[in-house]
Amino acid sequence: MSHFGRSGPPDITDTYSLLVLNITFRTSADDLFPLFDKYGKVVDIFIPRDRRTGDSRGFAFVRYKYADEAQKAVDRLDGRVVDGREITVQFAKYGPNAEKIQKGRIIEPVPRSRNRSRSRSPRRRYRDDHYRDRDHRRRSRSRSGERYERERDRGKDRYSCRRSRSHNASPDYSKGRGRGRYDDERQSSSRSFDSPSSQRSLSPHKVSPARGESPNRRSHDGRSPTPRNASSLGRPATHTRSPRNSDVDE
DNA sequence: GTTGAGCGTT
Repeated sequence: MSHFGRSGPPDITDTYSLLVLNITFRTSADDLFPLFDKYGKVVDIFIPRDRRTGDSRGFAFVRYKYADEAQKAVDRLDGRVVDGREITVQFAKYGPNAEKIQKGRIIEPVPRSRNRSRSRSPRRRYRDDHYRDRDHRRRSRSRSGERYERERDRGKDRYSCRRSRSHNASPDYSKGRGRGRYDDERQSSSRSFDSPSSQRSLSPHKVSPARGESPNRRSHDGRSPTPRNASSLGRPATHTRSPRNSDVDE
């Protein structure tokens, strides 16, 4: 992307990464290249950008081939005014995959049980907050596949149970869960095509009826708001299922 | 069109 012509991360094991902070949001790798290349052999320059908007995040990574050159660049370019703003050049502490880095060089691959060292970056920017608010919740819950699998298993159990009694609520629930999982860019991308489609198929002016109908039907089936209704619906009142019903109702 | 502590992509 923001490289010189490569697609992925080159051989960073033998390179020294420099972190350039406080740069303008308009500064690109091409602008930093001549500055850093003057003090040494720059292998690659990468500027993290927003995947949605594509704007720079305000910092860049410059990889040198030799440590002495990187050190010199830090000493010479640190505090240099670029594009009307004073930049901060320092050695990177973490690698692309949260590897431990010493003097900009990766000294350790990446611990498979300690990759949360980057928790120190809260990312409290107004943009992230804005997007987070729109997405309701972020998908940074990727702690382990274990929990995810268990949760999914639980949903399947409910799915089967619900399907036995009524099959009209199952697709609705499944769809809702699938969408709510990770709608980071998919929703944004799909919404463009989904919006007109929904308007033509369901409602010419609103999509509310589609969702308003779901809870209405579920309420009729006695899904969760009224557990007692479930017993009278298809399953006789059995105190043995009571505790389980409560759990399922959650 | 905005913002400003920080640690990164195929």
